[in-house]
This record gives sequence, structure tokens and C-alpha cells, in this order.
Amino acid sequence: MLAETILEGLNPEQKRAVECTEGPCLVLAGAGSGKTRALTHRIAYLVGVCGIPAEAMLAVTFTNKAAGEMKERVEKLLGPSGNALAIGTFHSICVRILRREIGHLERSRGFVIYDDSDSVGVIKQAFKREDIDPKAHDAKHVRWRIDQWKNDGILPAEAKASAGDLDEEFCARFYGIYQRMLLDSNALDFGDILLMTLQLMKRFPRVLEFYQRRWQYVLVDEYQDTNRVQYDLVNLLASQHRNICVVGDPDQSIYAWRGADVRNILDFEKDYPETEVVRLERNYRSTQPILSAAAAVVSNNIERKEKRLFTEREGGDLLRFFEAQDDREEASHVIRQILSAHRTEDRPHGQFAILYRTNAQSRAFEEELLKYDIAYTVVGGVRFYDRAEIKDAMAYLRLLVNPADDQALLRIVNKPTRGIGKTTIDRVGVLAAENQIPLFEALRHFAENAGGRAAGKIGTFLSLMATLQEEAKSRPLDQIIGLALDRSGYLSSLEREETPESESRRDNLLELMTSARDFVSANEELEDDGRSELELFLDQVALISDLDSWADREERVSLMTVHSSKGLEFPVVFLVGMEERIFPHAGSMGDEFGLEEERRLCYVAMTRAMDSLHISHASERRRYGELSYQTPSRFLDEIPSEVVEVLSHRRSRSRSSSSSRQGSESSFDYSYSQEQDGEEGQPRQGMRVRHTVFGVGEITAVLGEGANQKLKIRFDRVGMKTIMVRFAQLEMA
DNA sequence: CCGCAAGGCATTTTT
DNA sequence: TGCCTTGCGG
Repeated sequence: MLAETILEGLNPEQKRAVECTEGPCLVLAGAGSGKTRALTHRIAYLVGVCGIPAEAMLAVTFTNKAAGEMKERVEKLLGPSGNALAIGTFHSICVRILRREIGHLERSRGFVIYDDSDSVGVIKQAFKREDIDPKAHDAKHVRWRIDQWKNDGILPAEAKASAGDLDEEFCARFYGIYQRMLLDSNALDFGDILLMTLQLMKRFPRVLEFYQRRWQYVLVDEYQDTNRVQYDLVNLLASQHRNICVVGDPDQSIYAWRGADVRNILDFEKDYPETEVVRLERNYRSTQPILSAAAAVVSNNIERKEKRLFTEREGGDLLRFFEAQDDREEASHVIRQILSAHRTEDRPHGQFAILYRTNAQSRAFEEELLKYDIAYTVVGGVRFYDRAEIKDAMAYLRLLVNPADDQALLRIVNKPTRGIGKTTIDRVGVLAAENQIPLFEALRHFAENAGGRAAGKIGTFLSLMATLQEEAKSRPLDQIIGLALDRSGYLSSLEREETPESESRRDNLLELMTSARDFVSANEELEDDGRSELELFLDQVALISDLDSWADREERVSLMTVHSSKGLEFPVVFLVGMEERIFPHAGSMGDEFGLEEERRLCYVAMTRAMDSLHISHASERRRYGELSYQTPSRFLDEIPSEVVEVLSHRRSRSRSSSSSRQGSESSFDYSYSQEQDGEEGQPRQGMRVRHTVFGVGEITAVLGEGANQKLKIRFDRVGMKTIMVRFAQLEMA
């Protein structure tokens, strides 16, 4: 393959990122700088031009979506040989390693993966066993702390030893119990997947060596988001050959709260003094005003590596600010803007995104979108695989694969209701705890030894599971799911309900079966150490996130949190709820560190926009039913006024009349206002003026006067624009 | 043991 | 505000 083919169309910096194949390489990639392009071409170059076998490449990402995209694009460049590449998320790569090697740690390869709610369930179970009042302690908090420890590579014994206060002592105690219970259930949580892989590598040099030899070239995406364990793992794997290329943007580090450490990327040059540094600073996504605004905001961070992003997309609309009276008005304003842009600019609904700080904020916008019958998708709300019925179905499957899965058992033992109630479960739980056995086994003992009605019911359940287990051996995946739902009576109990909700649940279950079928046909040739379709499917589902199933939908407005939006781009972005205590969030405002992360988050949000960026806030909004008065976000003050235009929405002047005016849409008066400033002589038609963003142009019309005066200007470079006089800070040219 | 109703509750971001 | 848990009555 010719080098030219692969290097074609790359800018000089991207080319360098592709060509510096040997030794450590740090790619500082600003937002929208064609990072994925550089990355995929680099892999293709290594394989296609340098002749490195595809098996020798390891590329790690954070999301399945990023991994899938990378894989797809590399395969486009390389053809089917791209199949041998190890491209995946940290978690999926580690699971694959553990499925082979976890025997070294004296654990079974048949482990299941516990998700967050399973983990919390385990803690609650532990509380019960230890006689802890669940009201006095929060299981979620304990779980959170354990997770933090795991992210930092801290084991239970170390946590116990270093506990600095009562709370940490308490959590450390349950860290130990929790691990014990996971072990008994043959389960790993998300943190374990990474941490155990690291331990494996540390304790078994020959295993480490094997993977070091195999992966001669290591590439890590979003390196600024790596936590301690991920950092150790990557560096361990690369420590022999030192062919490590990391890509990231310190300004987009937004996961410190869950253990990510920006220093990993900031100190990369210290870790590898011979590092080649490449900066991708040419932005291909956003117009100048958007980029200027975002850069201005993030420049307020003290802890920061200086970076200059520039774009060739000169001109473009100013940012639009909107102050709404309340949250409902904010929503209705946003939807109207969408409707009007849809109509006048002919933009499909898929070009719009509404970004907010917290999930709870989506509601008002959803209601408004429903009202106007505009199709939308909420990314990251309740995920498909988080829906109760899907989790129930999955729990049946999990229990088939691993009868020790206590959380799965607790979930479905009485679903549909089969007479195994709380008291029975409690008694079985005690039996399990006393004998250190899984609940499933305890059920067996109970059925055999205890008499009575409960024992009979349990017997029925046990034989159901036995039948399913037998049947599952010889059937394709989707049939297993169907069978489980059918024989358990789950489907028929759903059908008996005959409510709209039960209908949709049934539909979801059908969709699950479809996706199982798709999974099988997509992985037909994939033979993975003799593991069954069912086992492989469970792995995949456990590691999936909602964003992964979010496909670019042409006709739908996207709603999501700012966090979920990272890595995406939209022609038109509405950044909403820009108010103190929401963005920056109340919980992060206290210290400089938290505030700076919020600011980076704001930067991420703003840089999602390609053509136009609308920013809004409300003066008051309902928060958990209470009316709360809101002040505009401090980040708004950090945006230079010359790149924004303020669209304020006024009702009639007197507050007292507002109630009588309510409902009369025509009373709304959209008027422009601007910040004060300005000496400046009176603008006249024909004058040549200079605008900070648009450059030089001629005034073709003067509209109004005073504070609201607007000018129509024909700019030499970007054509006609309507501009607010004082706001725009025009100069005579 | 089950279903319902009224409290209580808590709300940041998630691979 | 809406969800989830808890407590009660059947």
C-alpha cells in the first residue's frame, strides 16, 4: 500500500501524528481537530505501509461507539485485514484478557459482570447480613467510595489501613465484605474488570510478557480521562517496546469525579522524555464565534496547558443568548427556534441538539417537543438495557449461566409472583450467609429440608430453572430468551395486564430477542474459547452504554447531558439551563478544582456546535416542586460580548398584568438588547466599519435608535449581517 | 403473601 | 416534582 494514499488529505500536523510510528507520541488534539481521522490513518499506516501485523496493534477507547467508529474507519482503509486489530474499550479488552487468564488469580472464567445497581444490591445485602440499619447508612455512598478506591488501585486491606475517618473505616469494612460476596457470586463489577487485569499483569510476569510481546503498538484515545488503574495498565503493557501513542485534550477532561486524573496526560512527557509531541489545533468543526467563545471560557482555568485553536470557518452567526422568565418559557423558546430554523434554513431535525447539565432538565423540553409533535431521542436517560423488563429477562439468562449470581436470583425469584415472598427470601438469605453458599444453593437446601408451602413453591422454581438450563444447551440464543420468558410465565403475566405499559414492555422484550438474533448473526464466525453465544451476549450487554446505540438519526432532535455529548457534533446546539448552581453545578462550585472541571465541561458543550450555538437561562424554575430564583451562570460573563447577540424575551412591562396576559401568545415581544458601551459617532448608511469577527463591511441600513439600534452591514468577507450597534463594538474602518 | 396507598425521599455527571 | 420505598390492610 502506498503511503501517499493514506496521508492524502491530512494536514501537516495530522501527517506527523501518523508518521511518528516508533517510540512514544503525545497527540494533543483540540476539539474538532480531526483526531479520529489522524488516529485511524495512523493505524492503517502502521499496518498497510510499515507492514506491522494487525495482531500487534492495541487501540483502547472509552466508549463502544468510539471503538466501533475507529474499527469501521480503519477497515475502510485496510480492508478485511483490519479484523485482526484489537480495538475496544478498556473494559471489553480487559474482559477478554480475564476470560483467558483469570484462572491465575484462582477465579473461575465463567464470571458475570455486575452493573451499578447489582453492586448497590450487594451492599444492601451486606447491610442485612451485618445487621446495619439501611436508614443510618447509604448503600450508594458506600458503593461510590469502593469504586473510587478501585479506580485508584486500592485493595480492601489498603483501604482499611489508610482510612482517615469513621466513614472511610465503615466503607473499607464493607469493601472487604463486598469483595467476598462478589467472589461467592462469581461476579466482577466494572472496577474489578480493570483492577484484576492490572493485578494479573503485576503478579504474573509471564502473562504480562505475553501481552507486551503481542501488542507492539499501543494507542490510547481520550487519555485525559484515564484513571490510575488504566494508566498503570497501559504503561505496563507499553513498558518494553515503548511504542505508545496517547491522544487527548486536557481541556476536555471531565471525569475527575470518577477517578480520571488529568495529570496522566499532562505528565506524559515526563514519563517518556523522548516523546514526540504533536498538536492538532486546526478546528474543522465550528465557526469562529463559537470557537472564540469556548476558548475564552476555558482560558479562565488556571490549571491549564495553553493551546490555540483556530478555524478556517470564518464568519458565521454570533452566539445567541436568551433569558427566559422560567423553565417552561425556556423550553418553548428553544423549540420555536428549532421550528423556525427547520422551516427557514431547511435543517432536518437531526441537526439539533439540546444539551443540559443534569438529566432531570430534559423533561420540560420533552414536553414541548411532544406538544409540537417533533421526533426526538433522549440519550442516556433510561437506557434500553436498564429497563426493568429487560433486566428481568437478562437476570434469567445470567442465572442460567451462573447459578451463583445472587443479584440475578433476587431479581427474578418472584417475578412473576410465584409465592416466594419477602419472608421466605429473608430466611433463605440467612441460610446462605450462615453456610457461605449462593442463594440458589440455599434454595435447594430449603426445599429439601424445610417443609410447608414455601418449600413447594421453591421446588417449582428450581425445576423451572433446571428445565431451562437443559433446553438452553441445544438452542440458539433468541430462542433461549423466548423460552425463559415463556416457561417462567413472565410473558403471560405481562399479557394479562393489558395496559399500555405492559404492551410497551412486551415490545421491548421482542426487541431484545431481535437484538440477540442480530448479535448471533454478526458474530457467527467468532469463536471465543468455546464460550457460548449466551455468555458472549451477556458480556456485550453488560458493557454497553446508551450512547452506543445512539445512531445518527436524521430526523430526530437529540437531547442529552453535556457529558454524553463529548465526542459528538451538531450543526445547531442549544445549551440550556445556564444558571448558577446548575452549571456550574452546586456540588462542584465549592472549590477551584471542581469549578475548573465545570468550566471544561462548559467548553466541551460549546465546542459541540458547528454552525450555531444558542445559550439560554431562566430567571426562575421549579426544582423538585419548589420555585427557585436563578442567577445566570458565571460562565456567561466569561464569553466575550462581541461574539454574542442577546435575544431577550419580554412580556408586558408591568408584572401585575402578566397573569392577565397569560396565554396570549401574540403579546410576546421579541426584542434585541445589548450591553452598554460605546462612544462612537452615529452610524450612517454607507459607512465602512470593522467588526471583531466579521471584519470590514459597509452599512446598508440603520434600524431603530438608542439601545436597540441595529445595523444591516454587508461585510466584504461574509456578506449581509444584522448587528447590534453597541454590542458589536464596531470601529470605523 | 400480595397489592395498594401514602408517605418519604432525593436529585451530577457513567465506562 | 416524580420516583421509590415502606407500611398497611386484605
